Amino acid sequence: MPRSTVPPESKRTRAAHPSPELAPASAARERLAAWIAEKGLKATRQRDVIVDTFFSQTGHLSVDDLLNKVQARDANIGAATVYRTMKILTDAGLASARHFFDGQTRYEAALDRHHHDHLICTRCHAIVEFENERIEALQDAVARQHGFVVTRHKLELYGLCRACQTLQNPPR
Amino acid sequence: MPRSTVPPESKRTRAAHPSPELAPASAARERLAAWIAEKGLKATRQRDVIVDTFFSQTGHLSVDDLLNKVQARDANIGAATVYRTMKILTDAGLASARHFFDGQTRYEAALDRHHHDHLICTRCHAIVEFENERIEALQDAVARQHGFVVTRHKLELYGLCRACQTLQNPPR
DNA sequence: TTGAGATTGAGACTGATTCTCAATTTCGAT
DNA sequence: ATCGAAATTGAGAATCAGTCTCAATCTCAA
Repeated sequence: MPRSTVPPESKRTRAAHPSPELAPASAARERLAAWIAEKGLKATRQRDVIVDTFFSQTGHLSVDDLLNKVQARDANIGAATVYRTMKILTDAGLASARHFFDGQTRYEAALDRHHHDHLICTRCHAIVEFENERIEALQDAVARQHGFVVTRHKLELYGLCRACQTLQNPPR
Repeated sequence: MPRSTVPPESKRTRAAHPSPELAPASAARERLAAWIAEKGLKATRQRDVIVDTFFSQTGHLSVDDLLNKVQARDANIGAATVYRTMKILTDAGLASARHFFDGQTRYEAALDRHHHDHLICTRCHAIVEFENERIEALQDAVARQHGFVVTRHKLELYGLCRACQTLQNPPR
């Protein structure tokens, strides 16, 4: 069952030939340190654990998933701290929040990534990312026609991925 | 402050020259009656009030707004009934649920309406609808490239509407 | 008119997230 | 290294939209 555009092992592969997509977790940690200094925040052990855990994952991670992984490393870290830390990462531009099929916020690493949109399988919940500048251009044109200046957008395509098209179980 | 593509008075205007956009509320009531019969549901006074209230509005109505207007007509109708009724309208294809900037579900009348997407002003929350078949076609093409069969999509453009571009108050 | 079954309103409940607050930790100034 | 103001923490309470439960009520075909 496909779970993400980026297969797990690619994280290791990336070190070999520099990827334009995903900066290494260490870069994220540096950027966070700069942000923390700039904003008068403080570096804490908990934040380190959460940030390391987050950047060692790929794909779109729910807070709950992240919390589980974080607590596997340090059982004393609470949910509130994970929520708070992900908000800081988002403000710092290192993560971005997404809302797909369910009510949960999912985060993806955002450092040095292009804007992209998502294809979501309604059956297995695989999430595939894509970029299409012609769509973007048309969006801008439409907005201009209506006098809008667009600052962000959300484009999500829901359907069945290749694997799920042949299966008959009802989509969730 | 613009609130919707469809200005309030247009509802009356539509009767003169038949609009392809919005069927009259009476047609919706008939369709609902058919749906209720088909599904073995029952017609109730509460549902009539809610459906009449809903279809006498235009634009994108939150459950809370709708509840207020419903209770102005009958203070005894509870929130749960409004939630339940809007779900029925949605199942019957007479309303469709949308999720924009905040966590609230908003409903719009769906009877005989084309699919369309939305431009949303982040400052005044005006919602403008648009259709663009070239964007739709490109979406399908992208999905096909990734082996997906798309069943629905969500495209929302967020930014500042013409009126709000000249104002300096911070966007909400 | 009757009764099975649908519907209702109120309030309890849920799940995600935020808030509160006392205890703890950080870090620049000493 | 120590101090202390200010930030952070975890736990649990609070919030918020929405759903569920259940006893009382209503609908409608027979």
